[in-house]
Amino acid sequence: MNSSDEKRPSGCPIAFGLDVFGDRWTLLIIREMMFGEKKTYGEFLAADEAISTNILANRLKLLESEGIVDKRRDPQNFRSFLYELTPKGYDLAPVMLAIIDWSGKHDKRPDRLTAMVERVKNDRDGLVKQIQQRREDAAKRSSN
Amino acid sequence: MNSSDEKRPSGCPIAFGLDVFGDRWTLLIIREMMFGEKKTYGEFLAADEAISTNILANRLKLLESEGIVDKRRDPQNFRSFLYELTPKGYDLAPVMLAIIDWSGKHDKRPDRLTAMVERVKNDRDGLVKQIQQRREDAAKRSSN
DNA sequence: GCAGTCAACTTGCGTTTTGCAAGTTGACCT
DNA sequence: AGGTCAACTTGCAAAACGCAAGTTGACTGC
Repeated sequence: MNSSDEKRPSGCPIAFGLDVFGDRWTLLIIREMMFGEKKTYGEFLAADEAISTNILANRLKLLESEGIVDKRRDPQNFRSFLYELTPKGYDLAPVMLAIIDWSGKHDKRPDRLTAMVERVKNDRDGLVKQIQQRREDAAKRSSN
Repeated sequence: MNSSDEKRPSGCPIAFGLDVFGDRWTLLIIREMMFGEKKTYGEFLAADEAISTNILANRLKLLESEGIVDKRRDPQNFRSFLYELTPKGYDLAPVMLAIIDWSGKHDKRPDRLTAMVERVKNDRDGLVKQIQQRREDAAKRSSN
């Protein structure tokens, strides 16, 4: 799938976004890359929520075809691949932060002050700057 | 489903949010209420993207059980119901705006400057204030 | 240079979710 | 009382998902 194979040709920007990342897993994979600094297929598989391997492969392929994720060989370990966000992928940071804010406010289960919520509360600017920096690094990478 | 029937007990705020609205339709229904001022089942059905009736009924039920949507009889037309966002629902506005921003930036198809993208670009503050006002109205409604 | 391991997938298959169409229920209207 | 309208509900075929097992290509050690 890419943007020209539209599932919903409505022209609405919400629908456009949902066509790309409106499912249960895509944003969790992006989370691993954006906040968790995870980069390999195996690391994504090992993440907390236990995505199944065929779904992971499918989503990574879609994200790559959308230009949200970049895949390359790991120079240090040539049998492994590195998946990294492109600038377009890092541009999803505000969406991620908004979701974290909403969940931090409305998750009423006990003991749910997670590290991520805390970090956004205590040092949002630092986090945003860090992501901004990585976005620039990604931009340089792709211009080489 | 509600928050205590967790699909993914990871404690991650992204996963928490996705458990609530991480599918193809939920945020589109919320969009109708937040920006389109649509309130009835029939109006949601008639929206651009043509959600099917069983999915719509299911999602409205879930949103109600999550406390994101409030359902009541239409005082003017007693055979109809009004679905309206609760304050918790209006708190999703930053998520919606972030998605609109991202799509406005990255939807490369021609002729895709939609009304919503334009409005957010040209009068974001006015839009935010309007939603804030409606959120307060909703808060008053529920305290009665 | 062959045997084993590791990382990244792919395939098969049963279960769940979705999507379309048609049917039901409860107001309201005449 | 007969018809319409709004809001669902039900049935069933198609698609997506989730688990487990198998395959492929790169490195590693003997």
